Amino acid sequence: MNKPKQVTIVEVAAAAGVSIATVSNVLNRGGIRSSKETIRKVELAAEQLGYRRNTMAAGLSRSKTYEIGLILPGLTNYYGQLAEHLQIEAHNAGYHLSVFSSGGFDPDIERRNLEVLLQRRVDGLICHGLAMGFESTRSIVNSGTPLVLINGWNWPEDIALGAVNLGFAEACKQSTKLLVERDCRALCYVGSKGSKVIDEQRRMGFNAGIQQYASDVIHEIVDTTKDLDIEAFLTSLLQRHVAPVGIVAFDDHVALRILSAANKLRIEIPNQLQIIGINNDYIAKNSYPGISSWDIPYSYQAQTAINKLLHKFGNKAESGEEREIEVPLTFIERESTKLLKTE
Amino acid sequence: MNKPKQVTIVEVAAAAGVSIATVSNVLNRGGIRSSKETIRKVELAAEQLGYRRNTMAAGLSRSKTYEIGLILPGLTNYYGQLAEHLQIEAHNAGYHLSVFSSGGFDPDIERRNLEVLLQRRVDGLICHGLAMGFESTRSIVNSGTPLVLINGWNWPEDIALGAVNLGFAEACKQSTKLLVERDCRALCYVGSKGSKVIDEQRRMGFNAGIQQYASDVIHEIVDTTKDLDIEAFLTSLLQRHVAPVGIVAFDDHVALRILSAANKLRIEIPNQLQIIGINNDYIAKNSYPGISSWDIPYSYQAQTAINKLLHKFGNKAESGEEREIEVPLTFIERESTKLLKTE
DNA sequence: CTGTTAGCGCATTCAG
DNA sequence: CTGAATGCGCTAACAG
Repeated sequence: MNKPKQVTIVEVAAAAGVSIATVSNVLNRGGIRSSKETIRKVELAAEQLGYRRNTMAAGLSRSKTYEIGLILPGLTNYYGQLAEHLQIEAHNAGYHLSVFSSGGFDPDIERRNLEVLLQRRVDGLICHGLAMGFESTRSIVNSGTPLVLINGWNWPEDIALGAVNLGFAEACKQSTKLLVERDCRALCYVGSKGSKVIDEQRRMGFNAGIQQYASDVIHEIVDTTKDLDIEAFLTSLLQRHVAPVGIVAFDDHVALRILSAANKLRIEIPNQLQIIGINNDYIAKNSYPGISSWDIPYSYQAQTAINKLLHKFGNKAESGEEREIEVPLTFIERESTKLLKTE
Repeated sequence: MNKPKQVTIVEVAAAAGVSIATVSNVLNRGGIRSSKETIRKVELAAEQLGYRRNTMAAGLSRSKTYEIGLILPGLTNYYGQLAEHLQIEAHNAGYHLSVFSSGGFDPDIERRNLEVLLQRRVDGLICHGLAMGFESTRSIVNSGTPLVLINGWNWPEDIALGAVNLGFAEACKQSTKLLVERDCRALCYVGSKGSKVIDEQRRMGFNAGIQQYASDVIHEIVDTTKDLDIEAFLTSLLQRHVAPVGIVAFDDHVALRILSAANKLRIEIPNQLQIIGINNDYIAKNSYPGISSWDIPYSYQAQTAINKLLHKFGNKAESGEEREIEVPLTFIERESTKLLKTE
């Protein structure tokens, strides 16, 4: 009763009164054309018998799977969205995408996922920098499987050339500029070191912004990873500096926590405190007040990644294409920052 | 340079000076034991040559893939979390999970995903009720592939027996009870019809709760799908009823929107308005005030689903096990409802 | 156009 | 305990 011995092309061939080669031909529209009559017969037989092509056999035979593997650090929020868009783009390109999560940064799970995908002989791999250790990546590259890194900043060239990265640094840099323009007298970056490179990028951008646009403004950096007491922090922040104080939050989640604490403390937003988040989550739009945030061009990033992979499939010469690509974010202003009158 | 002709057991066999059968034996610890010496030789050779078993060939040969396919309506929030937990449980059971999203309720994408998975000859399928049409489901069942439905309430028995469902109805029912106990004089369910069956379950539970615990309390039902003006709604709600009014929100996202509107309108929570969400998201915990919500036992639900699938693999007789299983949620109380003094 | 044939890489009898 | 042989389902030349 289990697995009713799936029907194969042999049976379809028999039913249609043709050879298996013919069945194979008509069923995947290969270069070879068949007579209308034959096509009809085969398709009919296949339909009636409920034929379903066995991917393993096909893949084995032509050593090409039309499968792309995706390894992400998780599947929530940004990652989940990205996965959805990548799936769509992969599909448009005639491939399908198998999504795997490394459940945080667990190196064991990471290796296992990778092994599974490689043993499957996927045509290509898309991995999020955060989900991969250097060793794993080297092993992919050595295996000869084309790889596109997402958000893998500054990876050693010998193990991975180029990546599709979000412009977090630039966004944070611009955030400082925006906050200063909105009269902030002190600036603070509230990060999340647990997110490693991601946090690093934001921090870098923040510092760069300070240097370029606010060298005379007081600034500081704190981290939420070790259960920062946000209320105490905000209180102190406002005591120590002249309002309004501007905060660049690690993401909209962190921004929400800050916002909530501020609401609780009756801190006025944006008069006393201004906040900019990143991701432009559901949260940013639906909190009160709304949180100004940087929107991520999921679709564009996904497209870019898939295209880059496709490009590698064609194994063209290693042109300049192999460099890192930066995908810019878009600022969406809401009530958590003081809207400029001009414009 | 692409695909450096992956090494096969033939080469490993040659390098180790044994036959391919022996290599196969030692490499997957089959029932047959080999001499220590042979094992050593083979493992060494495999290691040095960088051998990686070809899943397709293995699967083809034994018609068993150790792969489970997962089809979800999306990958954000609840779905993403669920996927992660399912992946872990699948792994613990010796399988791996390939995750696919149907991108909402698009029947085309749904069929395609299904087809891909079936053609892959996955050993089993886990599908979210929302992601599947009846026809697709029937086609799975007919294919003989074991299927476990998640959150598939009241499916026709002939196409899918049993499912692992979250107890949304009961949670909503209890919500009404809780709100009444906390002195609410009027109750309202703010739903989201766009989520179809999910919303239906909640609505049912709400109505059941009203009937059983609050038959004398004024109540109403509204829907956010068609861009409900939440501020206007809240204003009207509080004008029409005696405070405090209790709201059962579709989920924490909807709850956040209501909360934000309330904050904006300076409505006092929980004195004038009480809110209960569902999902116990990040939002619920980090908003101000915190939102009372129902926590989802992801891990338990995932375990249950995988176990049920495993059970089907053993194709035991269709025991009573085939009935629907309900997974209960847990209430987490926060400031959006009035904490009872007792307890 | 259509049929024949030879693998793809591996697991699995069944003899030695 | 090990090896030679057979087949999984399909594709890809190559003949007819």
